Amino acid sequence: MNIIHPWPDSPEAAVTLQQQLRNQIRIQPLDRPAETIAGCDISFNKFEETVYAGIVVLRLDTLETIAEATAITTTSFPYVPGLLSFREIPALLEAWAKLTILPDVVVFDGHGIAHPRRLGIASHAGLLLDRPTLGCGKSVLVGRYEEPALERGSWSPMMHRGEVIGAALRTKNKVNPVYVSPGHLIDLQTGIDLMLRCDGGYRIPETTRRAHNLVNDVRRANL
DNA sequence: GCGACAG
DNA sequence: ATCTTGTCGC
Repeated sequence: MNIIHPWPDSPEAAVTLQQQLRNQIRIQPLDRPAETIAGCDISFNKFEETVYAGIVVLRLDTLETIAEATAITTTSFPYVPGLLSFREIPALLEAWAKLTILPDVVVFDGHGIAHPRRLGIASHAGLLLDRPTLGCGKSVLVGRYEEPALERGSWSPMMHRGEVIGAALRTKNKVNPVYVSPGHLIDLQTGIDLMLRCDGGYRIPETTRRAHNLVNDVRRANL
C-alpha cells in the first residue's frame, strides 16, 4: 500500500499528519533477505534555501557502490525537532526518482519509530516509498537506554513510554554508539544486523558515510 | 514551570 | 546541518 498525501505547510499541520500516518507503519521481518542497501543524506548552507540530496546504493556482500543519484532543490520548511522529514524528504524523493536500481533497504540519517509520535524520517519515507526503511541517527531524539558494552556489536534497547523503539548500537570499539530504529517494513534485529554489516571501520555505517560525502561533493561543486 | 530537542 | 586547527587520548 503506497501512501500518498498532500504536503503540510505548517508545523501544526505536519504534526496532525504524523498522528494519522503512524497507524500505517508496519514493523516486521523483511519479506526476503536484503542484497542491496541504500544510504541517503542532504547537505545545505546554514541560512540558504538550496538543498543537495543524494542516495548511494551498495551491495551488502562487498559494500561496493553500484548506483548513485542526486538532486538539487529548495526547501522552505524549517528544521523543527520531530518534523525533520518534512524538510528533507521532498529533496530525497527527487533523487530517488533518478535511481536506476531499486535497493532492498533504505537507511536514513535520523530515526524511524524512535520518535515522539513514532514517525521519524525513516518511517515517513518508508510509507511514501513503500519500501523497507531504517533509521540510523548520531544522537537521540527521544528515549532512554543503558550504555551498551564497549565492544563493537553490543547494543542496548532504547525505551520510550514503555516501548522498545530502537537500539543504541556500538559500531566500533570504545566509540559512542549510533541509534538504530526500524522505519517501516523491517524489524529492529534485522536493522541492527544490517548496520553491522555496513562496517567500513568507522562509527558511521558506510551507507550514511557515502551519501554524506556525495552530497557534500555536489554542494561544493555548485559554489 | 523547566529542560530536552534527529539534521 | 555548517563554519574550521589544533589537540587530547588510545
